[in-house]
Amino acid sequence: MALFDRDGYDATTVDDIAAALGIGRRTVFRYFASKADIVWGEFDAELARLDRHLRDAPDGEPLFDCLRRAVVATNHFGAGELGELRVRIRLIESVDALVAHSAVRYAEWRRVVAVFAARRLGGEPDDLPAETLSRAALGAATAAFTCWVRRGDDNLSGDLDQAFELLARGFSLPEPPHRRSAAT
Amino acid sequence: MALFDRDGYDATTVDDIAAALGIGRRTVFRYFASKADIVWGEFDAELARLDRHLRDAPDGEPLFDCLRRAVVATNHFGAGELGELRVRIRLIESVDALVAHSAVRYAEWRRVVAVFAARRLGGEPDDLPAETLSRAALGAATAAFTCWVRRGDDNLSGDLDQAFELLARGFSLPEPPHRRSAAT
DNA sequence: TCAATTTATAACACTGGATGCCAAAATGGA
DNA sequence: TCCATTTTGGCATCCAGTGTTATAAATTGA
Repeated sequence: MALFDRDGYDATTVDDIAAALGIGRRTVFRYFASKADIVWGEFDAELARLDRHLRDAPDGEPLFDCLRRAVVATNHFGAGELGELRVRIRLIESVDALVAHSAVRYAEWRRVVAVFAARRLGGEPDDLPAETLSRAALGAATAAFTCWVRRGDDNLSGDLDQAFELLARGFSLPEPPHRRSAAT
Repeated sequence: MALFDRDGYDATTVDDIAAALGIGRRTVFRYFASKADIVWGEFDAELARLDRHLRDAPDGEPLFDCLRRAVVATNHFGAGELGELRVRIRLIESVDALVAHSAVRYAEWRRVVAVFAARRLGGEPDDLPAETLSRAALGAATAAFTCWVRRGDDNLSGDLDQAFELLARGFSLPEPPHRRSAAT
């Protein structure tokens, strides 16, 4: 990650990485399925946490509230880790090779959400409602991450809140009299 | 495309394609920026059409109605072309390399929608609302395509209708007696 | 009609990610 | 200490993608 940050993702070859680690190039590919996976790190664990949060969600809680809470919870890092996360997301969104790879990882994310959505909406995870919801939810989450990184503040949770709120409301405009003035 | 369909995308090398066309391998890359772009075909033209439809949308029409109409219109193919489209989409969704590449093309699609969304929602295309909407809309569109291909019928427009309707309603359940009063 | 210029083609070489194969090195008992 | 298992990494190979360059084709101008 230090090399990527310093020299850029494309300019850093796997040979460079292997050399910096003092290991063989072939060994790098034993620990990471691809160069892109180095940036994605422990995404599998994050997915598992998301899955657990969604399973544990109480049935009464509104659909998007569950999702928002689960996504916020699985992305709740300490102040020290936020900087690291920012670097990773900036890379993932700006480097073409990583943007491309992200589609494969996001498909796994969607699957987890689709299974949850099917339980709530009825039908199968492969049906249109669950499929649409999982993709829209991914859109909301990534939009929040994107805007958070772009602005550079530290209110990731707030952005996630807003994004899921927009989705839940069907993007209806400002919304008239309404007690919760937080999101607008 | 015939080679991809017959032998599979990965098993078909660019050399194979060049040989089948009776041209040089280097020449293939003059006409297509990448192997994946061969499958995507005239996506640029499709994007331009989407953009045109969204620009022409009347201001009074509800947000998601514009989007639904524009997406349906830009993907309205004749009966003969639908088979071809099905093959293309199935490839794009099943081959990892194409799934990955799709993220780059979809980013262009989102940009067009984000510009439109910013006009309607206020703010800039880079702001959270437009960003979220464009990503959610992409989710709805791709969900419809996915389910359409999966089921194998010929009601693509119907699926697109449903997906955008779900989005507009915030995925609220079946919906009680309700004429269509803008938003929930 | 014939040169002159431009553009299209394609051969060649090279980079860099990814994978299969296999031998050497490290590890861990017994 | 010896054997078995795992880890490591060197080597060769494949393939996508790119720069360079010579040649062929098309276009333009006189």
